[in-house]
Amino acid sequence: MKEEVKEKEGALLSKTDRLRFDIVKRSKEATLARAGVIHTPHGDVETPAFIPVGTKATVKSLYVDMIKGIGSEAVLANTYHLYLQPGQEIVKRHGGFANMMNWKSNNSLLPTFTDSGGFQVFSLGAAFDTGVSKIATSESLSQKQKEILDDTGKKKIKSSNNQMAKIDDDGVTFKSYIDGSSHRFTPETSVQIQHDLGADIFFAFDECTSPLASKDYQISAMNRTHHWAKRCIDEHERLGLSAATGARQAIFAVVQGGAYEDLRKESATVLSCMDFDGFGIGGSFTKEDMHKTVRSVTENLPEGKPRHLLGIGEPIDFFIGVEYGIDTFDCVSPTRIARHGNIYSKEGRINILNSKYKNDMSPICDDQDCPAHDYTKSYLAHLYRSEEILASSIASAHNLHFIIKLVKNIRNSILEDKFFEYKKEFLEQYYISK
RNA sequence: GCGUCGGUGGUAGAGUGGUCAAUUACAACAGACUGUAAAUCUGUCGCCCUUCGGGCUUCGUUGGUUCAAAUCCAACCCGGCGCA
Repeated sequence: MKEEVKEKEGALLSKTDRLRFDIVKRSKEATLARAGVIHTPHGDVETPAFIPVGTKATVKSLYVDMIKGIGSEAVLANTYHLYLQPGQEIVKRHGGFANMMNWKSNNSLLPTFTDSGGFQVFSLGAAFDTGVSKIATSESLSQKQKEILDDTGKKKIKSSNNQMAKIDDDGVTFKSYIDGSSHRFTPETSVQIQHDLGADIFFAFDECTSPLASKDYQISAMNRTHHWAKRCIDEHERLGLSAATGARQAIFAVVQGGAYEDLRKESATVLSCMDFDGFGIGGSFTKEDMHKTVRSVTENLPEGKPRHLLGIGEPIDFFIGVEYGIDTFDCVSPTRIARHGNIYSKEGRINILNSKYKNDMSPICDDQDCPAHDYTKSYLAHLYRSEEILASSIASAHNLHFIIKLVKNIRNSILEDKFFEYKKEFLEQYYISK
């Protein structure tokens, strides 16, 4: 079955071929939406696709057999975390992190991504101790903005004393979240590490900014990200093939610019002129800003290269993203909320720890293909209450399966020209029926 | 039977005259979580009133001392231990 698909869509890439992206179908309904295939040295990713996050070369709490059950081809790991532990040398000796974590199907390695550590510039830096995250509500943001005004009503440059990342034009100095020791990333070191990690696709080192930052700051951070992008490309070229896998890796830029459409457009345009294989869209913004931000980026990116929306999302986000031309997504949400007792359902997200599920004998998931199909909600509630590890495993597998399948369904809806029909059907049930 | 120690909110367990509706932990009940410092964090947790706040009833039972008692005294009930 898989072989047929590959034959239909073109021969496998050789290890040293450049990443190829084929658009299989453009939506007749949403002008920017498309279905495609990313061909990597380790297999294909049919897009739109959701890429599970395995930050430390493990998809948290999933046990080995479940990896097959969730229906994903690719996985995304993190440079900063694997650099700190176990260190890129050890990953390299495993032949890359895919091999290390045994991310395989039918004994052959599957496609992999690595993030550059750029998000940690934000999460350990500007966002540290502020309560600001990847997605903020506009109310919480205006509240935060008030908090950082000084007595004269002027905006203070927010900088927490115990921030764990400090930025300068050349790079970022991090404190290890493990032992507090100091480490430095530059665009060059990020690329070097990512070559040792050996992902098929990796991201340029960028600065993810806080939505609380002023426009002036967003401009300077964006320009810094652009300079770093060029340095990443140069270092990638200098290094050649991956030291871990011997394969040619693809490098994706990361578009920044905060919530400003003009900056986003500029960032997309500038980065499009560099020789990247694809593009990520980064940043932290409100849900309302996401539509226009994504759109102002994708409209200014080359059509024939894949676009990845970093760190997104929730069910509604996939419809927005795909409608505006996103091909791949990654997000920690399915696994994180799973560990915290929440599971996705067609009728919305549910908290399995709510007392009503103690006696709920219905299956966690009515989809026969889902690894959670054969367990009752009552059982899962019991596993959580008794703090059994299996609780997280079942819930994570379910959430990933749910999200991966949702994005696959969106792909199919494009192929069948039923994107808006599916969007309406899904979202009405998900948000209204609750 | 005698002696001794003890009985506190769902549980364990602080508190030994006023700042106590009672520390804390657990349980319980909710909420949050979006390129993972996250198997984490937050809130509620005697009853009633719409909130600030106010009212009411609680620390084995009953009675007492005191302006004031979970806290002191007495009797009783119950439990652990020791001796008969």
